[in-house]
Amino acid sequence: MSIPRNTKAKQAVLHEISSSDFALSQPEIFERVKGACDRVTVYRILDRLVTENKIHKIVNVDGTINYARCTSCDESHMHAHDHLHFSCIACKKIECLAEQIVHVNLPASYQIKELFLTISGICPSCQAT
Amino acid sequence: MSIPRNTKAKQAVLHEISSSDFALSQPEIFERVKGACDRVTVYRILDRLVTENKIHKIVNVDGTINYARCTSCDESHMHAHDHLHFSCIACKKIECLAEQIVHVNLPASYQIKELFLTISGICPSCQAT
DNA sequence: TTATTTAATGCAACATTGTTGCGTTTTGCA
DNA sequence: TGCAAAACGCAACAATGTTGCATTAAATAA
Repeated sequence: MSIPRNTKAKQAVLHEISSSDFALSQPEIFERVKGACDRVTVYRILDRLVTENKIHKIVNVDGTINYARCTSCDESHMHAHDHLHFSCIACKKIECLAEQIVHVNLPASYQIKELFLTISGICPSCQAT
Repeated sequence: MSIPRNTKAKQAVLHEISSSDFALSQPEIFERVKGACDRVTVYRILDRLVTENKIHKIVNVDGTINYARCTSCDESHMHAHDHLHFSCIACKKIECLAEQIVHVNLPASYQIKELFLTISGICPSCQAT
C-alpha cells in the first residue's frame, strides 16, 4: 500500500469540500479549485480521498455522484449509514437525519454491504421561500 | 398532450424490459434490441414509457440509471415506495422487500416527494455460489 | 541541505452516456 | 386512401469519466 502525499491540489480539493455546506459534484469541485490542477487530477484526488476515508462518495437521488465531508463522524472509523438522509431537490443540500434510525431485519442469507436511505423533497428553508 | 403510438421499436424495448428479471440500463436495452432502432430512439422511447407510466426509472446505488417494469403495482397508479429494496452487487437484481415498511416521522416542515430506501449487498442466490 | 524514490500531476487521447436539431418516415385515424 | 403529427435516423454536440505515459514534486533518508 502506497503512502499518500499531501499535495497543494489535494489540499485545495479537500478545502472546497470541507467549506461547502452541501455535497459537491466533480464538475463543481473542479470549478471551485479552478487553476489549481487539471480536470483529471480532480478525479484522481477524489478517488484517493475516498479510499483514505477523508470524504464520502454520495449517490444523489438523480444519479449524480457527489462528495462530502461527513460532519457526524470522525475519520478513523467507517460511518454507520443506518439513518435517513434528506435530499432537497431545490437547494441540493443533503442533510443527515441522524435521529431517524432505520432498523433492518433481513434473513441472515442476505449479506448487507451498505444502506442507502434517502428521502427527496423540499427542506424547511426552501419551503419558506 | 400528444397521443402515444405503438411502434415496433417501442414494442421491442418494452418487451426486453418486461422479459428481464432485473432492471436494465439504456446500453443494455440498446444491446438487446440491436438493430431494431437507433441509439437515440431508445433514449426517447424510455422517456416516453416513463411518462406513460409503463416503466419505472430507477437510480441504482452506483448511480447508474436503470429501467424496469414494476411487477408489484399495476400501471394505473403510482407505486408506493415506502418499503425497502435490496440491490445485489453480484447479479444486479433489485428485489422489493415489501414486508419491510419504513415509517418516516419528519416534521411537517419537510415536504416529502419520494423515498429511496435501498440496501446493497449480496442476495441469497449469489451467496450460495 | 541535497539526493533518492515514487506518489502525484499534466496532457492528449479515448470511452461512455446522454442531448439536440432537422429532414424523413410511419402510425393512427378521419 | 389521405393527412397531421408522432416517431425515427443521422449527424453533431455535450458532459462525465478513464487510461497511458512522460514529467514534476513531496516525503524521507543520507
